[in-house]
Amino acid sequence: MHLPQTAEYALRAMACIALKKDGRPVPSKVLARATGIPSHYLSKILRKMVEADLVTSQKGHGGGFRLAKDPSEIKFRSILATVDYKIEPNSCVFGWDECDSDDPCPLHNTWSQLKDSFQWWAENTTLQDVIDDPGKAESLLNPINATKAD
Amino acid sequence: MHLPQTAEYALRAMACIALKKDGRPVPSKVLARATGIPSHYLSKILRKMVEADLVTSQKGHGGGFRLAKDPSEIKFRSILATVDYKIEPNSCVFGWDECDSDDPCPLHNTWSQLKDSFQWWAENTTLQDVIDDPGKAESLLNPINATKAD
DNA sequence: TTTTTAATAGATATACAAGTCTATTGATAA
DNA sequence: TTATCAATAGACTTGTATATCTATTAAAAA
Repeated sequence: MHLPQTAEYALRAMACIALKKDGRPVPSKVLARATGIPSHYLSKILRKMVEADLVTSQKGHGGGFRLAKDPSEIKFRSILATVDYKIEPNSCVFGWDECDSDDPCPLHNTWSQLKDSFQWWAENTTLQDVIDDPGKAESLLNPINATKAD
Repeated sequence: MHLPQTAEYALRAMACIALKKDGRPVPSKVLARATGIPSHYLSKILRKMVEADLVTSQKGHGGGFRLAKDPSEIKFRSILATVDYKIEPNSCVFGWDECDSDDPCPLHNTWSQLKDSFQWWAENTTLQDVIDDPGKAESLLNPINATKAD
């Protein structure tokens, strides 16, 4: 199971921003170091997040990115959709235009099992879940980087 | 939810071969038409399936491809792995080398939910499931193509 | 005002997946 | 034995995702 690189990056970046405890914005350079995402590439991803109203940005000294709304309102589905990882409920692995339980392709049932669980996950997982179970996140935006950002 | 094109093709092709009722092999051209896969590209995918011992091939007039073993023994995981869509159980969306419940990345738990369900699906779904629930498959290897192949 | 920090914009490059083309080999049927 | 069918092999092209680079704009601090 692996997402396209860009989609994976998007989740990493958003998770990191969500985990920033003080109210201060996270500069993209700090984020790049914490997530291992190439810095310029990350900037482009973040730009999309801004346009999708998932984060806000602030230019200049002390600037950076922060969440645009409550973490519980930012679904993984929205994050993925922003980097064009769309999950069309009616898409068919077989490439059929019309494929549903009335008119199923040979893979319809087997595929639906997976598709449905993905849909559920993307729809019901939010950045709040990341905050509730942050793992070893304390080391992410660590003192070294934090000092430079502060 | 979408697989890489090649992985999707692999599932389509294998499903079609599994659904061939008479014992005769399916020529790749017929398969290409039935699945919408570019014919030469399909050949490459099938070659990999042969090397992975999932299908056998027969050259010449009346030749083609057929399953190398019982459909119940061909897991989706094997099909996907053959076209390099690997599903490493220990892979981490965050890119960490070590990431498990003892030492989790910030996305470990949310991601594991999805990863586990994918793993289960790939491991427990076989071509037998496709045969048991073939959808509107009768139209796939239809008379027009079948005549040419026979 | 000047300097520094940091986002934004867009052109360019690289890598890899996807797709095409031509030729060859092997098997069957006539 | 000849003609035809079909897999195999591999070079080549195309397209797209990923990554890099340079320059510009905006804001804060000194």
